[in-house]
Amino acid sequence: MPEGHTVHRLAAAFTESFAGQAVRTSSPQGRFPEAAAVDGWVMTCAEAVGKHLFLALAPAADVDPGEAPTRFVHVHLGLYGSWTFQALPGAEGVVLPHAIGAPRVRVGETEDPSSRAVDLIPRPTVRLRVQGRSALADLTGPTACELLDHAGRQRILDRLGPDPLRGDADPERFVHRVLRSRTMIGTQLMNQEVVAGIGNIYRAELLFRAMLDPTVPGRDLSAPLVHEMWEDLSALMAYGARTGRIVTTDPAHRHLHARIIERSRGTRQNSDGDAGVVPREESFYVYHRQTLPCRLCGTEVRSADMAGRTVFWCPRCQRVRSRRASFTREHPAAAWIGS
DNA sequence: CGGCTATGAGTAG
DNA sequence: TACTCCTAGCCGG
Repeated sequence: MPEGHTVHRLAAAFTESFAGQAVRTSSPQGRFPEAAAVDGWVMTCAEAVGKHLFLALAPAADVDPGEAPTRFVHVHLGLYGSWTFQALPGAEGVVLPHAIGAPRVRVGETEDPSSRAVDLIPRPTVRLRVQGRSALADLTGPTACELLDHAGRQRILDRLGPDPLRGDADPERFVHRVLRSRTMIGTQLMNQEVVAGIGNIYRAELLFRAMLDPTVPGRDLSAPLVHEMWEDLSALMAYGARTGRIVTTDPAHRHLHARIIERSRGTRQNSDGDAGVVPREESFYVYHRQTLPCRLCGTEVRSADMAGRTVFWCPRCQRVRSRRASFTREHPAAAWIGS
């Protein structure tokens, strides 16, 4: 259940663990038979674009490159997909063990060395296993796992808006796209053609920080405001990519109304469990906080279905006419998001 | 055990 | 808008 920051972390993990190596690829589950076609190829690159992951594979050195050009394993985790990394036996000191994606027991938490060998037998649901010199990665539950050539990869990129986590992103594409449509801003932010990488959490939180009613038509917004939203989102997602956790609350707001015990179901994040992390119940303004008081005004946070997904918002802070345009200027993410 | 839920997205109508 | 697909944890009976 990743948003874009998670996929960028995945690309980094693949680069760290497999780049430059010949890898074994297989489909224990059998539903990705194309894995056999690139088995033993060299992973030359791992790249994230929005929520899409591309693993570039080049033929082994003893194969004529002319007849076997680079292929891309394209993975989209969807709602349930997950990658689980493991260090191979004998590869002590390899730093990578974690699961990224849907909630999973973190590999490496099992102390018993004998149980590790058991892990080497893939679970029957593993769609794709990638194995390198010192690590392996198992993929389960993806919404997409396919082998593409350059053209196939390009077709996917052509349908994606700018990705705030990529240096080559053009914010103006986002701004103009939002402004030219009557579609509600809450719907537009979930459209990957408008901006690539936002999911349901960043949508809800970005709208709160912009003090925007989710139902406002995009074309009713001002260009400077939409530009501000891009800058805000870029900082928030950079924090997410660095830490593995989505945190959108200004430190000054984290404890407001916090005496209310938040027993809403856990939103499992993908951090490495570092000390000093912002607790989940302080991380969001509105996501999964329906029926709880707004951190700023105390009004009950609401939730509703919007184009098939649940949107969360504060009906007072995010009223159309009471927008405080200066919120992200008064509480810039850059102030508490280091580097 | 069954039912529900979840940070997603494509397709049909 | 409604249905479809994918997986696993959790909760109630």
